[in-house]
Amino acid sequence: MNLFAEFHDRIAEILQRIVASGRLPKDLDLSRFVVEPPRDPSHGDLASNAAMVYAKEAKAFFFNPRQLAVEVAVALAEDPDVAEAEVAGPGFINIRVRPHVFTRVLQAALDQGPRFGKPAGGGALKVNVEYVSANPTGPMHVGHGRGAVFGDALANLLEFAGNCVTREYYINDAGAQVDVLARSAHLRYREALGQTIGAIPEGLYPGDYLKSVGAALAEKYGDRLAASPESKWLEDVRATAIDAMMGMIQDDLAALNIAHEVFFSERSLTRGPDGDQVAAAIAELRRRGLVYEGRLAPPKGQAIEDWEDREQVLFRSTSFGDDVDRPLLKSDGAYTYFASDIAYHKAKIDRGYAVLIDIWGADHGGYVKRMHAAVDALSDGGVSLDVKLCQLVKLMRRGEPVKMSKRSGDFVTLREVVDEVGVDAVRFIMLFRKNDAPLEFDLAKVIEQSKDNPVFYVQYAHARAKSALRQGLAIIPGLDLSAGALGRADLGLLIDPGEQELIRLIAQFPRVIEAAAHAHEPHRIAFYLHDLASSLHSHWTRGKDRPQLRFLNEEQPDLTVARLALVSALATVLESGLGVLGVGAPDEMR
RNA sequence: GCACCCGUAGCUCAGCUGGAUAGAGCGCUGCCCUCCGAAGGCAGAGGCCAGAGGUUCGAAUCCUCUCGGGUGCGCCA
Repeated sequence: MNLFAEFHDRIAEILQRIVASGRLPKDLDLSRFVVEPPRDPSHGDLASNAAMVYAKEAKAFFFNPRQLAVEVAVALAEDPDVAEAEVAGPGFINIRVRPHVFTRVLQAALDQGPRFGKPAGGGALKVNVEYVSANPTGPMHVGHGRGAVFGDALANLLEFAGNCVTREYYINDAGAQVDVLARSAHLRYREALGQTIGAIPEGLYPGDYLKSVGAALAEKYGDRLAASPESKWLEDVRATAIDAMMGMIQDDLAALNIAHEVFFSERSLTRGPDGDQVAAAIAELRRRGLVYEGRLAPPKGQAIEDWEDREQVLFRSTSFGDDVDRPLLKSDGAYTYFASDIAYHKAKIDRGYAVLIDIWGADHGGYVKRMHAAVDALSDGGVSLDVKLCQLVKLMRRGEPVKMSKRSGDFVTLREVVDEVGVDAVRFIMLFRKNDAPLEFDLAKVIEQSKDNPVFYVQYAHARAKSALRQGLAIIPGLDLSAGALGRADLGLLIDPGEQELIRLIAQFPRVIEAAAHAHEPHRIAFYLHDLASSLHSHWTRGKDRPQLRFLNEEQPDLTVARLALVSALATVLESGLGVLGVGAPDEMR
């Protein structure tokens, strides 16, 4: 149950009655106001800006927003859940609820367990989240890892929020880069056959990871491909190399607990069973009058050596907010990458998704507008596209930057980082930051077991909660910790301010989920969990000085059971939240 | 030259689709355990929310401009 959503509905009803009485305009958009926890607890449990939001519409009937607020507050006061509703400042409606309301929240958390926080009704959308999509030409680096973790957590979040989510990876297996990969692999193949290859030529991939591909090729083909011209072996070598790279990438993703449901091959767009889908996509745009032959002005302020002013096939993306129209064919007649991407997004649209989410590196920011244009054009605006850009990751060790020279081929791979600090640390730290803010990742700090390390801090809160439950079982004979039993506890005994604060935070969980899912911002979950952990640690420590506040009290079994009900709900929320982030919730730290 | 992202405490960053007195961690100052709830907690100092206009009941948040940083800028992916 979402307390804030419930009160939003109730206030909307009250406003509706005022509309019915003719003192507010009929077409009032009742989604515009919010019900939120006030920053200052002295303002009550919930606060709404409803009266101020509709101030303009109410002008003809009410002297000022406060007057409208008073009318709403008076109506709210009739609600059996409301202890007090008052108007403050320019027209805030501050609500204090009766104690049984928070008891109900706690009971809901206990009853619903892992389902607590999920939005109640429908609204399920078919969503496609495309993330990672690293070129299959080598191991993933830390930057890829951020996109991978972000996309995966976002997919989890949207799924938790009740949507039908597909996790997808677009394999760039059709461009020039995979041909370079094939040539690099062929070199390693000759090396495996015992030939001297010398230094890896400029422009080929130098990494050692291709040696095993070379060996596999030697195993499979013997020396049959060694002397033949490239045209004879390219296709086979490329296919083998791509398979090997994708295998490696999937292993690395598995180490991060990431598994995509769909791997979509770019190559399949032109060579699949459905014929040339890129041509079909271009034809579709042409049918809508959005493709034409024309000339593009050269970009200003940047001299292009071999600029050739010529007619080309262009997509009229400027009709959808892009800066210039974009070419669909290269000078050699092949499709541009953008053309393929249009076809790919068309394929996603055709599969019936209502929402498409692409996770890209920040260096692809210049590409966003044209992709929006393409999706708008192909779906007549019916499908929404959200492109989330992930900023760079700065790898540090004890405050010193870790050198990541790509030239020598010895750059730090994602896998090395995961192996060094663990999945939980990598995932949490990467999510403990907005996706479009640069991230400093300190290898030393994230394995530190202290409050300075947010991963540990949150996991420790969960472990502490679990520990209290274990202790309860040890101390109190016959204690029943099932959700049913805890739900029957006398939760009205939880009157300490520290306990009240914890319950309030639990009540906010559904709201945080909803807002994070709506904004496509999983980091909000991470920050919420940090807040929740902080409150728990704080309350726990108060029990140090004041034993009567401890969760366990052998003298007062009823109180103990009530407090353990709270602890159990806390553990559930921590576990759910961490689960959305894909981070483990250990029962004990070691 | 243009587009996009960013600019909040000494540092790293939050700030909930415009809300009430701008928050957290680190660092700094001072406190709380001679194992039983310190892998933690409490308190203090620290701010022209880059700057200037505008929109309105109300702006760190929205709009415009300026400054500063990042990323890109036909046929690369």
